[in-house]
Amino acid sequence: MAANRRPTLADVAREVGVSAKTVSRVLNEDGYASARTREQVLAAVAKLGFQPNLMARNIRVGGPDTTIGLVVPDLGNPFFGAVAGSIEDTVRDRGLTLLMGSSADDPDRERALTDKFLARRVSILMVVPSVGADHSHLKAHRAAGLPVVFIDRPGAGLSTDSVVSSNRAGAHDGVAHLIAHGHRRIAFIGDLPTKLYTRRERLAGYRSALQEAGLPSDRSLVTNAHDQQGASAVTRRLLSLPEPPTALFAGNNIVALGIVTELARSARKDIAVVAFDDVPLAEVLEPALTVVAQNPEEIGRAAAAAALARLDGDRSRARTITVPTRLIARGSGESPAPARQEA
Amino acid sequence: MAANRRPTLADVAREVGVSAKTVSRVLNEDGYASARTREQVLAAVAKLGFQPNLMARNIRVGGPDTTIGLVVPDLGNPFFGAVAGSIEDTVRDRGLTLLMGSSADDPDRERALTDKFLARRVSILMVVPSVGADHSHLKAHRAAGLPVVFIDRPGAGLSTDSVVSSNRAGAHDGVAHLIAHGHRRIAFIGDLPTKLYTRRERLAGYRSALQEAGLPSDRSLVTNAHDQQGASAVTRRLLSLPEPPTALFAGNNIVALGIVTELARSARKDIAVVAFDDVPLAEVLEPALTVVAQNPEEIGRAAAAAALARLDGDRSRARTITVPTRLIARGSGESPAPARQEA
DNA sequence: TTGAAAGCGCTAACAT
DNA sequence: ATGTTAGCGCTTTCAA
Repeated sequence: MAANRRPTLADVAREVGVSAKTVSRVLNEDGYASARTREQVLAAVAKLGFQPNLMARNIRVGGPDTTIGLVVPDLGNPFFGAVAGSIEDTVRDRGLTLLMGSSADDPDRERALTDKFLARRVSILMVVPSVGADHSHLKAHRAAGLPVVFIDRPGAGLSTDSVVSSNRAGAHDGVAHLIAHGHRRIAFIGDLPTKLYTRRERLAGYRSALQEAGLPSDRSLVTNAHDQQGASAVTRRLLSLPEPPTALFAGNNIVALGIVTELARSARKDIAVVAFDDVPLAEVLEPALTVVAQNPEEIGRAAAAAALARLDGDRSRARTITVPTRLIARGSGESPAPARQEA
Repeated sequence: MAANRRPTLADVAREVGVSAKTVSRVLNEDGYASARTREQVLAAVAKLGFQPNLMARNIRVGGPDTTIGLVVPDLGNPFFGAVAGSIEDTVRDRGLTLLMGSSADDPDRERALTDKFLARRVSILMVVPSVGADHSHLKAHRAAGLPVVFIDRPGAGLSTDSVVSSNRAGAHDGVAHLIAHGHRRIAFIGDLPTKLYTRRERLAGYRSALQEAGLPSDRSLVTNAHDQQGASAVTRRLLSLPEPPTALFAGNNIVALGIVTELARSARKDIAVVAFDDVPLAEVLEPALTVVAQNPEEIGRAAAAAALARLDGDRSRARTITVPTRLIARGSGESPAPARQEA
């Protein structure tokens, strides 16, 4: 009783007294079958609890499997969860299913996952590339018709479709917002590692906003953190500088949590904050948190749409789709007008 | 150039001038192969970019596929994201990969997903069951050795392992905390639909805490909401009651967001709140939000461990694993001591 | 140490 | 309207 074989097409055929092919025809609604046979087959299928073996089918049909391989840094990060949900929504009626794994931003783990997905002959491969990962090994697959899409960051060594946020423009807008409200010493707390694409782009936006306003760029105000605790520590350090910043720009949602937590702990409501990426309860904070919101749903949708178009024969050259961010001013970027700094 | 066939074992064999079986042996390190052949084979594999077709392999070997099918209500919900991440961590060195899909709490979508997963011959099936879904169709698979685990809620029509939070005890503790701080009119805002297991359990905990304290249970204080906006509206309605509650108990994280948002909007810091499930920034709110924290990592770990044990031959009877919750008192459940209600 | 043949569960291509 | 044969890419079984 333990591990009895699952019934096969042949079992169903034997039960009814027809050939395997007839059962196949009925189940796939391919070709003709008499009403009587159809009924009998369906009855036998139900009786035996038969479920066609999709792997066997795929092998015979020869096409790719009806799965999408998706590699993200962290399954628990709500941003990537939202992206994944949106991809699923977009591909559901094509019958595609998500095969997911997390890389922890480790190139080796990323490679292991993509190799596994390729061995499964996924229909589409989507990757949030890790820093240091090389993707030239995917060239042949792409050439053979496998749609490959990079999400959130461009990949290295392979020219293919990618979908990213408007990191630079978004960060620029956020910092410009702070400048417009009188801030002149604005610190940047970015992602780690510093080579991360998103960090570099957002930092570039920060710098361009300062430059545009004719403000000096103080290297001691450009910092990094890779988790919430780290961001809190950096915040503390920045505020104890001889000439502390009057405003902080958070390079991502995790950093934002660390900043906000630290400011609350030290009761510093006089420090302005703008964060890249929205966080829950932002509007409830005091002051409410101003953010440069990303659009994970649209990122997922765009990535899926691009991949499906490739699957449908789109042979145009690789595109980079930039999904706009949106500045949501809630207060924390305005209050208070900083006192004039003394030199 | 577009869709040229991926190389097969036979292609590699032809390239080297050996039989397919020899190549297979080298790649699977099964049986003997001369150093020379091994080298040649490996070289040809690299040259052709050969990757064994896992589906074909599985079909021949006959065993289940190295995937875990996981059905959750919503890929974007961080709670389920954390559970999924924890499952992945636990099964990674067994070489298992996650096949994921969201049901939107719709029994039909849930069934479609589980059927698909079964057709793929997943090694393990894990489901967060939707209200109204029946799982008796899984009996045969379970009997045939497929580990099935229900997560967050028990399933219907099938006795199998399940992993849930200590919903009843947790809710009891949260409400008792409010009572201990002087509250006597405490409202419950639960999940929807009202048949949802988690809502029923948490409501039972709420009721038992009231009973234990000799407090009357006022039906007008037991309410529901199924999204953040709904929870805000319910909060508004409760506070405009002739005899409004002095404290609110949130039945889940989404409801908590709605309550907190509405209280902030109406500047009602006099209302105490305890929420089931933790939310980011809870400690930064004013007052900081007291919660009954769940442990999604442990839920995922326990679910995966139970399933792996079954895979390894554990034939003991179905267990329900209850993962403890933890009351984290941060302030919102204490302040202020309510004024004595006037009859 | 290697190979040939058979077969996993299914369907394409041709029968009939 | 149904059946037969062959074969997808791989591994098992047996032989050499």
